[in-house]
Amino acid sequence: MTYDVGMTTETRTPLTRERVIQAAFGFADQHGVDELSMRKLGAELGVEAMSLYNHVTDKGDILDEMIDRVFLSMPPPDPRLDWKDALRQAGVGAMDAFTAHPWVINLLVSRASTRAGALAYMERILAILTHAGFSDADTHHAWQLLASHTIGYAIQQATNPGTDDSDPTAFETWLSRAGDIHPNITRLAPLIINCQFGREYEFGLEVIIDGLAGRLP
Amino acid sequence: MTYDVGMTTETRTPLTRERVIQAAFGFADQHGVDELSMRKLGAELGVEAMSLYNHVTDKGDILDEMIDRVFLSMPPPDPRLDWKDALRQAGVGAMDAFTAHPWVINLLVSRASTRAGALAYMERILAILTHAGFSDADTHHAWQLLASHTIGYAIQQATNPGTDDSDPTAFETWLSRAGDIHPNITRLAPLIINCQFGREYEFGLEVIIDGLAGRLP
DNA sequence: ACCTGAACACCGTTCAAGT
DNA sequence: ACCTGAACACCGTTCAAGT
Repeated sequence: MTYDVGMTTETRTPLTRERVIQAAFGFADQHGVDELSMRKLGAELGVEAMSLYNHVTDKGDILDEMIDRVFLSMPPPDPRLDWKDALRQAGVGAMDAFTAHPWVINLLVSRASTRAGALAYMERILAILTHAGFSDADTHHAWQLLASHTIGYAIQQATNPGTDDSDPTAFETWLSRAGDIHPNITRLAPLIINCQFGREYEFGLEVIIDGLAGRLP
Repeated sequence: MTYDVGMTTETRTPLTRERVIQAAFGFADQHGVDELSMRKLGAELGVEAMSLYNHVTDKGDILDEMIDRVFLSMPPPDPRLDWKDALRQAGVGAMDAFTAHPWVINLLVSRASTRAGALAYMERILAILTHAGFSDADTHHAWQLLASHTIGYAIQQATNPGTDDSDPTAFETWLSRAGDIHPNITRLAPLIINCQFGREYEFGLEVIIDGLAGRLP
């Protein structure tokens, strides 16, 4: 413990766009996006809500920037990999980012992202497919299929009745409702609840990659 | 035109749960869920917002009921079909319902549905797969895969830059941002914009069904 | 240039009061 | 039993005022 470490001028660290976005990102990681408000975000930064508007045009601006940073956090696949492994790496990287920041799913549904990160991710996948030899039409089909699969799993994971730790009885009430009339749900309930979405995602990815390979000239 | 047709007592039709839910459903179809508020819904029904609470426990109660009615609107597949055609029919039926009521996607992301309709849909798919001869584990894998695919496409469709008719310049601004750095996006832009999601969904469904067929004992 | 207080037009929900 | 008005604790955002 030295004298100056804790006593720097951090109480008047100037407010910047960067600090606003990072605070919002951290807040969402901790409490979810639904809880994020301009007033709370201001409080987090020791400032009134209205000050934020000096560094950010909108709440929407903040949200769009948050989405983009999740995409930017996805590592680009190793260029030496063949197309199948490149798709696996890119896909798993995307799922990992969605799992680490589940609130981004909420945002993606209501606001299409056209910022740098989302576009770079899309370009990356299109390049892999085109380079593998797919036609333009099949490259587009494959992109849509891979994107749907990835975002679909992220949603399934986020809404699984076993995932909600805030309500540990959620599963029981779910099963009691379901089981009375639905024998297949009852029988498969253990699998549904203990679903390892990471593995499920990879299972589906293999099915898709196999199906795509069959369309290669 | 008869005397009484327009002059019935509809101005004091009693408020019921059914009328509240139906008004909410219609409002969302017209303006989207984000616009739906208890106050506006009350106004729609010629009543104060607080009256709604006599027939409905919550806004969440209304939203959950709305989700469920979308699931209930999906026709059960013809039991005489083989498992592949049954999955096709169930899948397309789900996509059609999501396309007709795009707001339901927003709701599904934030609230898992455990009401009758959603459970019945799930049971239906599990029954098809089990009856086809899949193991319990593969039945579960296949359900997750099909559900992810369907909901993923619904989101892709809802957020496609060409889909937003409220802003016809959305596509141009999207392309101008994207095209500067991303050659593959630029080249494929026409395909992306004019994407026929119905056909894309079916393309992916075939890939998945083929992949699943290979795992049948 | 940046921050603030007060204000505007909204939310969902509670509760005592009316009929 | 059902509906209402006023109120509470919130929103995002604008704008004139402060420094």
